[in-house]
Amino acid sequence: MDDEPSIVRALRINLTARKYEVSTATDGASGLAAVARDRPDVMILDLGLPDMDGTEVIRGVRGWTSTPIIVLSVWGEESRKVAALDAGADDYVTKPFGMDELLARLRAAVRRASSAPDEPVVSTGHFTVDLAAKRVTRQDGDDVSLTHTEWQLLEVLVRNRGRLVTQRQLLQEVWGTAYETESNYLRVYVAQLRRKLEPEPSQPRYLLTEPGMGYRFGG
Amino acid sequence: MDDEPSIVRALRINLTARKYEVSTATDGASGLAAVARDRPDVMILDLGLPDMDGTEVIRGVRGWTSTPIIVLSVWGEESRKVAALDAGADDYVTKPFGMDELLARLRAAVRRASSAPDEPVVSTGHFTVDLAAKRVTRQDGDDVSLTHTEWQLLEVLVRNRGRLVTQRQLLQEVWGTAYETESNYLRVYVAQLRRKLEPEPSQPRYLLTEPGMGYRFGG
DNA sequence: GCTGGGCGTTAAGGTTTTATCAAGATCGTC
DNA sequence: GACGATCTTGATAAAACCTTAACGCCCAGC
Repeated sequence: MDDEPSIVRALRINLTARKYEVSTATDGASGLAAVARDRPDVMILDLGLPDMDGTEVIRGVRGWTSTPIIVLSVWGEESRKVAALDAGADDYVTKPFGMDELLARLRAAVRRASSAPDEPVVSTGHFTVDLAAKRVTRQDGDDVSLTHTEWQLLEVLVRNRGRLVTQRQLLQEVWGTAYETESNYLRVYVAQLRRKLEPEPSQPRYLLTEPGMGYRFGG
Repeated sequence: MDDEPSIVRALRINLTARKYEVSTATDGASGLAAVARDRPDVMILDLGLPDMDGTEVIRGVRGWTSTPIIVLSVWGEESRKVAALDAGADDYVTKPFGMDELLARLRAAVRRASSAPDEPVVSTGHFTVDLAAKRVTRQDGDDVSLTHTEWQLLEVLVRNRGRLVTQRQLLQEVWGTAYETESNYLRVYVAQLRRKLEPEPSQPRYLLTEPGMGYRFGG
């Protein structure tokens, strides 16, 4: 999906030559329709669309599928790239780009998506999180009871184990788009999770803060 | 592409002897046409063209491809070199130059362009940068914790690995357009990164200074 | 040998971000 | 409608960070 005909054409030619099936669109609305209709393995999205903001498109797609999304942006659009990644994009390529680079990222995206049988149980030295059963057990045997909100927050962090998750991303996933800036919620709930899970809540071992960026589940 | 016949001839002879396919031009317009026609792996561009400014040529090429561009300039044309790099050139060589140096930079440019940046993980001998997880691990196993600003700066440099990134570009990406001239910030933050990443911060191996130009992530 | 510019280094001030606590509002259930 | 649990909100203290300025170094040019 791209609003520049020349790029769309070049991509179509290159990808078709490599035996990809390609369908294209030149604005957000028809792009969303095409994704719903064709169920592609990957989506390539230019952030400069004529009719709507790129992040809106991403959210539209993420509402019902985890199809990998690769974003195209021009040099210097750092904040828009970050917004796109926050909204759920998987990777980005800066224009102008070499076809080789795009193809490499495309392959990587497909590979990641097809080999993602996420592990339903995650263990640390002090507790075990069972994502399927929605259950947390401390290593001494006690079950930890979490509220709905606490669980949702923990689940997002655990599913991204080792990865930094931005505040915006967490707020969006747990509280919804409207709460993107309410970082107070995060502090309160991260503190509650720490009190329930960490051996020493004041010196977190698993629920780590990355100041200015977000949180990370490590261990 | 060069307006001095003797240099063009010397380059052609040397490069052809080393099994490169060479096509030449002596002004900007025909140079652009040649790039479009021949799709070279690398472009060598002299900044002193008769018909148009070198940066115009760079922008013309960058509009549709990321083919590496190596700039030739005479000594003392600092500002023009910077402008060329800002416009999207990959590297520069100052005239008069040794053929060995040019060949080395040429090989480096080709290698960079063809090595697909498949994985969002970049490793050096001393540390590993995981761009997706926003995580830096030292080879001895310790995680390095970076602040938001430090991380952004490192990310830009790593994504342009081996390539010279101008001060202006860095400032623009990390601090925004309004800070284009605050090169003080760069010194402070590059120093901090070196202290955290380099085995010997006072003799950088990876975060390299290009005096008057910018910085380069090598290794 | 002096001077000036660019770079590296350091430390302190002020600001922003985070942790913690507690009280009020809301929700679901009985 | 009452109760308990949960969620929201606000206040305050603590920590981390960004910015700024000063100083020393090195190199090039005079």
